[in-house]
Amino acid sequence: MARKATIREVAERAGVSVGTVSNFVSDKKPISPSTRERIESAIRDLGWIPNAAVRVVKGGRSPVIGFLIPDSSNPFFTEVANGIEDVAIANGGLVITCNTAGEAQREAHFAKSLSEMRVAGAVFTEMTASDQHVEQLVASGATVVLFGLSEHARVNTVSVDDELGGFLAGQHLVERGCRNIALLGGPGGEPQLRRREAGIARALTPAHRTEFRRLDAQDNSLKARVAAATEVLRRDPAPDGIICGNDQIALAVLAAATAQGIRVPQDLAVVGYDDIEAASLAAVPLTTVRNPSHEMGRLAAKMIIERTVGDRIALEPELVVRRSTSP
Amino acid sequence: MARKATIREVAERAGVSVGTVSNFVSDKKPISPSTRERIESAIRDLGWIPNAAVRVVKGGRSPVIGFLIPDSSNPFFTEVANGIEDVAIANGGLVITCNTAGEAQREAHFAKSLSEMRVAGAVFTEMTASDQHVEQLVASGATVVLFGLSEHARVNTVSVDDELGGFLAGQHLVERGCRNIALLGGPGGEPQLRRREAGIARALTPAHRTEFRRLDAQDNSLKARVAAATEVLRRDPAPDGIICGNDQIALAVLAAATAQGIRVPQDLAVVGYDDIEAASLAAVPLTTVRNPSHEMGRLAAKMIIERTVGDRIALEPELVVRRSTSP
DNA sequence: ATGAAAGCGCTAACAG
DNA sequence: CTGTTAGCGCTTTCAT
Repeated sequence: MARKATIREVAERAGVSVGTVSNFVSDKKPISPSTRERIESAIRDLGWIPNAAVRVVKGGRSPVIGFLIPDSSNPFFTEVANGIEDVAIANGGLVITCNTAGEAQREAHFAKSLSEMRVAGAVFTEMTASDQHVEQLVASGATVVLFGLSEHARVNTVSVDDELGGFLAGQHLVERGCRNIALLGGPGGEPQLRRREAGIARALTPAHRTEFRRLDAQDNSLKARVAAATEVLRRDPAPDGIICGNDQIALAVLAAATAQGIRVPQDLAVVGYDDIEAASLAAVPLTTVRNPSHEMGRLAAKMIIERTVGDRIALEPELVVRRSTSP
Repeated sequence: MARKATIREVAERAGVSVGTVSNFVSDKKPISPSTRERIESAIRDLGWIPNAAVRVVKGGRSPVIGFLIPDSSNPFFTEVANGIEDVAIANGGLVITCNTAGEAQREAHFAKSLSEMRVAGAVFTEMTASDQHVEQLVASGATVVLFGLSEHARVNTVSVDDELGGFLAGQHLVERGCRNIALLGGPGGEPQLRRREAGIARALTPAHRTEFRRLDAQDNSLKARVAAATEVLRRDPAPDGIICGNDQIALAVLAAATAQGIRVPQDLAVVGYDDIEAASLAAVPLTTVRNPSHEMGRLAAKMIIERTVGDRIALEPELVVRRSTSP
């Protein structure tokens, strides 16, 4: 493969002008059958692959959607990414999933690269959306969607009612008779955790004399989660119900409880969050608050394809009861 | 934000030529301090974001690595992607992870889009590497890496010895006294499964009079895996050892065994493959054959950054023994 | 150290 | 239906 073929070489070989070849590939103007054939074989002979960057230089957008997430090991984000990808592909596009891993430096790199690429759009999670970076993408001309809430007039949002999610989980545990409930969170996502905390608080009627406390894992590693779970289980008085920031944390609680000889659900009720596939496969299948992951991705991608501006979509979570809370 | 600023506007506002601004951003030629300051503030005032597509139109490559995988729900690929991303980011790049989901049409879309984008490189897995698409990326000028084996002179390969992996798993089960071993695979990845099968066969010395049979799940869903696991467990004679194509299949076997009242490891030994994080967290922690996921990703990305051609790297898997095979 | 100008590959507007 | 041509925004010589 010497040098790469260009549209001009294709045109010469087919004996037509570059404009005609361009019309052929874009399929916008009618082409006579004989011309069509000659162009087709010229392209085949030369192995011409159009250069998509030209469209972008000429003011178009790259058919790419950037998706910034805080933790690539969480399957919930993979499910959301699948939703984005399905819509992107249906519209000829691609998705760049960017794992910030909670590092500001990485987030900055992604924001810079995506904006310079002139991506069609970018999807941020609350944990990965610093004002500066969101603004940078907006300024580059990208359609921006935020999972969560925002005041920014040009940013679209897709949110799931976290207060309600917390309430559903809390109510469920109170009904099960739990009197000492803990919330086990993780790094980042503070606004989200606070909304859930408020929902839990609303469920804990004083009439039940229910205790409530919160603890956070240090980072998103399995080790940190197990450590935090172990700590919360050793509290005095011991919690009889734990609501987790996500299902992976809940899985770590299950492991820590087993290690300490605490039985789930007899001694301890555990509620996860998100409803990833592993939740139903766990040693003790997990009760969890389901977020509509795939749908969230689809909706965000749709907004980008349609170049929506400043729209707000609100969704509702759903409590899925499994064995981890049902004696 | 009216129209987006261009380098020309920046140059005018700074009172210099576009060439000087270009030299400033590329940092290749010396710029006098006063000029530098004026350019800096002009860029800030105008909010100029360079258009990365220009570099690509002028013959450069897009600083992007495409990664084609067959199943985004498998954390093994996420770990590999993390390895690719770490190296890509360190070199100013990004990764586009493309989930073919086993569909040829999606693979074709990704190959077309990535080649037209003029990505710096593409990483294929054996399951997602049709000759035609690999060739398309090579023809576009991308550096291609294949996880597996290839004859293609321009393609680099990173392989992990599957025959050895199969042998290690088989040997372990034979030593544990298993006499009726099953291999539970999945769709795609046939060459890989066959190499492992050969390794297992080598471990099954006739002296032990060991039976061996294979079955595949229909697709990558949890449901299909549990169905296949259930079927293999109902065979007569019942298997006393199962080696799985990946850890997620092994997790499904654990679930199916529990449902049928089969105890692991007392009645049945289970070996997974890859060593994803969930393997150690499982109800019964999984013995598994570890593949160096992160390292594989790193090496592939390194080849792309260095524009390596036709290199072959071979790695070795490692048996990790946990409770699913240790009574 | 800075400027001027020729393209990169293709699209789109206009002519014919 | 097809040809001609002026750019898109920036990089890159080649001068100065």
